Amino acid sequence: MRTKRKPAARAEEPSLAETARRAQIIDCAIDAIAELGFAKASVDQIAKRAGVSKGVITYHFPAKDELVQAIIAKVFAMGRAHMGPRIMAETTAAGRLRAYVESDLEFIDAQRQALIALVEIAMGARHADGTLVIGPDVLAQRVANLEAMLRAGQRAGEFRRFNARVMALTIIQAIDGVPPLLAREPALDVKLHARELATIFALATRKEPS
Amino acid sequence: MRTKRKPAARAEEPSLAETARRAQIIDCAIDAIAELGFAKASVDQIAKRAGVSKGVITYHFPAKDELVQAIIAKVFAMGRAHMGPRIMAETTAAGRLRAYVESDLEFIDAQRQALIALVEIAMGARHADGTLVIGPDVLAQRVANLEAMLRAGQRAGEFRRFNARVMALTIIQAIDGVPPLLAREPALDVKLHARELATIFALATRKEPS
Amino acid sequence: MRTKRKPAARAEEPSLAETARRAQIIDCAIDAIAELGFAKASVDQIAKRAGVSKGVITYHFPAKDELVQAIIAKVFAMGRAHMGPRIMAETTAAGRLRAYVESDLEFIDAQRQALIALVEIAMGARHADGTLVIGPDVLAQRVANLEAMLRAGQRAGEFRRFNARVMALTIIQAIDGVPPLLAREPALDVKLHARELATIFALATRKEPS
Amino acid sequence: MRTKRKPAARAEEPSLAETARRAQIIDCAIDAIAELGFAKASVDQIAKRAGVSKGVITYHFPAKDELVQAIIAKVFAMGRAHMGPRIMAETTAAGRLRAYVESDLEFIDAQRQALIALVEIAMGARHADGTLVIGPDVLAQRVANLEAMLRAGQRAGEFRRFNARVMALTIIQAIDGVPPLLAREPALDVKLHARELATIFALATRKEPS
DNA sequence: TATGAATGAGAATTCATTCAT
DNA sequence: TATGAATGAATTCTCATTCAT
Repeated sequence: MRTKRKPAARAEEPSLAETARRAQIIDCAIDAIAELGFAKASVDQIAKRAGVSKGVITYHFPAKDELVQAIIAKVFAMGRAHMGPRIMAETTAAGRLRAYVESDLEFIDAQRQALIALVEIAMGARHADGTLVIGPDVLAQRVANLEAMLRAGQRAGEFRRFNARVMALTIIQAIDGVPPLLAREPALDVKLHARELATIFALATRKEPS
Repeated sequence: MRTKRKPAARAEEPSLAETARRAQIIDCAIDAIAELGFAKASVDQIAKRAGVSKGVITYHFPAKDELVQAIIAKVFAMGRAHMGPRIMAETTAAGRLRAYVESDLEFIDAQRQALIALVEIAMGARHADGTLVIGPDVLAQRVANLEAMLRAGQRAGEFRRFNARVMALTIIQAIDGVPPLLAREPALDVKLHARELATIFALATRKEPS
Repeated sequence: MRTKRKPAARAEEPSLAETARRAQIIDCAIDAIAELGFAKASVDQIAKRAGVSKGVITYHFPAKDELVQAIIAKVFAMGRAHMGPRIMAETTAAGRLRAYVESDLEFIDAQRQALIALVEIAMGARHADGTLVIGPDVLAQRVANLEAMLRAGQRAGEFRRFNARVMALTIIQAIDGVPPLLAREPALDVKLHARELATIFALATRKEPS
Repeated sequence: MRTKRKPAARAEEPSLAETARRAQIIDCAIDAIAELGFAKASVDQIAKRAGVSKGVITYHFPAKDELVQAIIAKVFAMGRAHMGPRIMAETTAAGRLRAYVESDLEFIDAQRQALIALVEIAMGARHADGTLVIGPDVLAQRVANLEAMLRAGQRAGEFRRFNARVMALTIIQAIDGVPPLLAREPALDVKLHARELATIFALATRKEPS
């Protein structure tokens, strides 16, 4: 589904320069999408920001779709890299939930542009056939992961009984609402937001104090 | 030498047929935007769905912007009409918060297409000058309203101390996350979702039980 | 080539109301063309200025071309009515030439809008087949008339020997340049302009003083 | 993190091919406007004449306005290049006036299409905001230049007393009337016309012979 | 690899004209 | 006659993609 490279293609490993170029283009595309919105982030605009000709973009990413996929992959990878260790370091379910919320918001705060771009892509990008580029499966996977974490907390007796799916969805939606918020209000105190969010969901999940 | 006005013409009130046509176009536009996404919902597409020629759209809405504004106005008006009485009927802060969440989700459930379209517009639609059609002010206003409600509950001693702005934002983001969710998963049990959400925020706002 | 009236058409004489309506529409069209330029003077605009619906225009002038023709006819008729007696009243060739220039500019001054509109039409209006609505023949006829007057002056021994056609063209072009000038500079002193022009062409045509 | 510029790139000087293409498009646009009139000279038409696709035009001239401006700039530059030396070579005011008229008409004769197009643009082209592309200032500047020349002749005692502004306007209008005339009557003897015109204005400006 | 020119599809908008009421 | 809704062609502009150098 991806496409083939142009050159004679001895082996498939991309050269170092190739990799660097792609990374540069991805970063510029992120900036462009975050600042202009997905619809206005044309290949021209991205090329202009990268200081290269438009052809360079299409050389490295034969279709715009592929560039978009690369952005998605990069941001998700960064997110996992940031959040994973933070969550794994916790020993209680409540601790992991708090780590989940706080590390995700930290990541969003640190990578504002990238996350704003991601949300733009999630809402605006469609394949040629009209299907969403970031489809239901992506959200479903994230929800499933968090849901499993919540259920573990319930099984462990730390959390009260609640619909784990709805809770997971709610938490993720609350988090996903932050990047657009940040786009509109750059001065937002994300740390405070994270603390309050963590508290909200701590209260919402904990066993009733007797 | 110039002219005379039409006979009674008080204030250019639109004719019945005009109003009906506009309503029809608005509804078709909502469907088109909800199903195709804002970027793909061209005037052609909307016209096709309405079973009229493209010119009809531009006759009634000289610029696409105006059509979009009409959609926004209609959905917000419907929302207010649905939620207002439900909230006002409650006497406690906790009751009003629950009514807010539940009536909003009921409304979203009843008007899925419209709300999905609204979210598409919120994310994708820009004026000619690049500014968002649904700007920061719109969200800010909704947040301020809910924030005031929460603060009243705090002053009344019903709610614990929390950052009312963050709580309001979180509630609204959690709610606003539902339409896209619904778009991807039409079978979602919104009633259940609403109940769980209401409980989550009831727990998150209530005074600590001693 | 013109078209047929809609109604049963007993006799061809238009009703009084019909005539008045047409006159009103013509006047409004003149204003619209003069102020907006020919290209921007759509039937909608003209109707708006006339305070009637667009349909009225197309009812009275089935094709826009016909409305334009009516404007042309009206302005030329007014021009002839204004200039003719003034010129005829003169007994010398020099007097007639001066009367020609001065009465034409007076007419232009008095009917600024109409003449500006006429120039717009002359430059911008084309038939469906691309041919000019005010074709070469119109200018040719005006030139021929003035040329005859000049030749008469030469035959009478009042004027020097010169190429009558070029002189006529030059005079007419100098006059025709005034309406656009007036459009751009409404405060222009047309009386002064007329006097100076008359003098210029008096000097240019008179027999060499010995 | 952002970028680096291309190697030597001093000031984005356009490539040779770019310049050639632009020139070709400008020439085709001139032909199209001259033959079809400004209103009918769509980008499609221009592209068709250039034997390229419509996109080529918008690639080199992102907005039609820019193409029009390029045409204007080119024609005025050519005009100045042709007339300037001819006028400067003369030592008397009368000589300069004659050179002005004759060299301008020679230029018009040599560049018929371009001048016809220019007149079309002057009459029909408007910016998006409705203002004329060739505004009052352009004419005013040309008039002011010629007026200065005439006043110099008066101060030098070569010319009689006359309103220099009206004389300048008249001369320019007489000249500007030639391109449309030429469009309608290609066989016009411009040389003769120029000689006669020069004589007319020589007689009109000279001191009264005693 | 890189460049920038070229292409053609698709978008919004304007507008003359037609037509039912 | 008058109205205003409807139509569809035409126009400008944007943009992803292709291609020759």
